[in-house]
Amino acid sequence: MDKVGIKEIAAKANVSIATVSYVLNGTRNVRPQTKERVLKVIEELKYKPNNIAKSLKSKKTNTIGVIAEDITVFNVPEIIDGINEYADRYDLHIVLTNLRLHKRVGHNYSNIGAFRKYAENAVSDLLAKQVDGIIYIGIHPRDVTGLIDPGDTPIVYTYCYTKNELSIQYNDEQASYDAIEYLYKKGHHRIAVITGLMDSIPSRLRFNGYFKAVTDFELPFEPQLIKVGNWGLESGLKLTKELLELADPPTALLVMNDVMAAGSLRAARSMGVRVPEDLSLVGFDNREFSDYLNPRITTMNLPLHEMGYSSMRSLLRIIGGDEEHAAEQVPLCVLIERESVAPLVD
Amino acid sequence: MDKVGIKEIAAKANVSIATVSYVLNGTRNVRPQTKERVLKVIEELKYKPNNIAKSLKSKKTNTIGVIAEDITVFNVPEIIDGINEYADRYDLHIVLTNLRLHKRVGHNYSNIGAFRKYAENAVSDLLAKQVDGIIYIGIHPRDVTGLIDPGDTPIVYTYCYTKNELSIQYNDEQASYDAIEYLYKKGHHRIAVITGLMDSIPSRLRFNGYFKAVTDFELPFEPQLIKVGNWGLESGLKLTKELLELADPPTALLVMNDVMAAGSLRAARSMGVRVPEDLSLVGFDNREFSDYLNPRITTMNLPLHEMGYSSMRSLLRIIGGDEEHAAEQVPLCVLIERESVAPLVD
DNA sequence: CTGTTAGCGCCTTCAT
DNA sequence: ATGAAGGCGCTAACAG
Repeated sequence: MDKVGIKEIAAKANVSIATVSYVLNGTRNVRPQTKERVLKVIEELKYKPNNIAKSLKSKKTNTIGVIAEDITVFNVPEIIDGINEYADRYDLHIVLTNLRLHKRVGHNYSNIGAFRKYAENAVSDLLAKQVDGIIYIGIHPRDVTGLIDPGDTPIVYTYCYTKNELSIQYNDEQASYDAIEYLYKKGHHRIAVITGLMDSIPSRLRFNGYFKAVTDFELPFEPQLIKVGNWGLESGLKLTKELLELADPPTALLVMNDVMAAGSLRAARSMGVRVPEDLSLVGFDNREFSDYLNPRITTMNLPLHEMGYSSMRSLLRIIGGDEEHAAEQVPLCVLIERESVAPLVD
Repeated sequence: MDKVGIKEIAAKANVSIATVSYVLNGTRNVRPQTKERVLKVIEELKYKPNNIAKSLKSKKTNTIGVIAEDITVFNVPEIIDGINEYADRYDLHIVLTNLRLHKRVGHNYSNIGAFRKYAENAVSDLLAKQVDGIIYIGIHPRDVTGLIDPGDTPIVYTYCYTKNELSIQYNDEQASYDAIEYLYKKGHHRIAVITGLMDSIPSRLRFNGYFKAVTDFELPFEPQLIKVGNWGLESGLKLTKELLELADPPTALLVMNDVMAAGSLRAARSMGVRVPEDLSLVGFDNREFSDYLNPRITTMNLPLHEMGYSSMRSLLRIIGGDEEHAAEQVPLCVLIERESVAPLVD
């Protein structure tokens, strides 16, 4: 089966290749008769267009390059899904590059130098493929300024920060503020918090929100109720135990990710502390499994899908020359109420 | 900044465009002197190659189209990661299409007609982009024969079955056989099983494995120890309760996915049955959260990464004309031992 | 309404 | 060791 191009169909339909092109793209009026004839031949010869050739001419590929730091990290697939929804709607295609950071550099991804080569290669490949724009998806909200140079190609970052280009992020500070407010309205005053590593932006932002809420609601500020974790389950377990062993333990606990929250649950159980009866617990991330734990935990949802979708919208605006309106309002987190919080009665 | 192509660099370096092409591709000997001169100009002008043009000529894009039924379903990202590892190694690119099945047709994905249009569009787009081959990643191991027609383009399916083309799958039957054998060797004889929906291929295969093991190890076959679930947590919970309410409850339980196993844990706890002391539990899938549950559950790992990697290897073999060796040995599942199984002592 | 034609950026055969 | 030149499949002026 030889390749059939518009030339072949032109010959068989007794028209010029131009006409074929025009009926294919509806880019000029063609006599219905001719048009039909051409269409019939296209059908018969099972013509398949070649977008490569088309792109070469038109200088537009209608494809967006997506660089994901690691597609196996929980936040990434949903962000890509949001990108896809936009892409589907506007008939764009996605070229995906997976940096595979986790498997390649482990948890050392804060050290930008360690994977700059990978990132630079990804960008070169994408540029060579003439993508119309690039979206960079981080696996941890940190500053990634200077990692790559996309040249003239528009780029939008998400789930990470950058000083020079647009980055789409959710509002961490607001989110933890909301969580504390929620707990406060349930009657809790002595609210403990387990943060992530404090060299991370979201940890600081979330702590800011916590502190702001504590101030606004005039809650007691007790440093021993503040624990710094490392995002891992074991640290959630250990720190929750410490909290529970306090002479005057907190009645509620905000844990800055669901994995540590799973550790909190384990700690509580091992000490005979019931959740939520004796301790209210709020997690962060709304990981799928937070609904599988026992009790099902109340947690802060991340607007991942929306971040992907917004990134695309912003990128397309930039590509369209509308830089002004590219910056979207930041996607918001909303609390998912489940079973791990009870009102404080006493 | 105008586009600089090999023409521009040829001019500035006082050579022909042919020479530039040759130094770029190392496809012919060039005098070191000339070569260096050209390279210098390339550097100066920040030349960026255009793979679109290259592909048009060479008829090879070095890119593989990946169609994922839904990237947000747990098995997909890891499979893609495997694909990426291979792609990185052999300098291939990936264009990703996400059918978004879950969000678009819900759990109705067994009804192939419901999303044929999406799938066909995906294939057309990929073919238009001149991909060298296609990998189709299912979200549930079922037969998708006839869903799409990739024409002459090589295709490999994974995490689903097809009658006409190659599909890479793990060995379900072996996996559940192994799980039962493991339990048997721990001293268990009365082993219950909660299957998934029985209209699904893996459920049947896994049941076969169970039954084969029961036969091989001469275990009692008691129909009341067999429960048919629907993959959801609630069904695991309900059926485990039924099992535990039996006059003579099983001492061990194989649950065919981790989500239902989370339900089993909940059921056990609500009835005061301890896992693993009173009931040993083995899950399936090795979902990340299976390590977060309490107790951490022993579960059967799926070789997802390997499936992705193998799919690529097979596809590339087919592309290379080596159809014979395309079919890989099937990837194996291995049991991850954690805390939910105890030896039976009595 | 339709045809002719000049490229898009690069590879590659054929000369030199 | 290097150049000249003809496409790859398609689009879009420019002419009828």
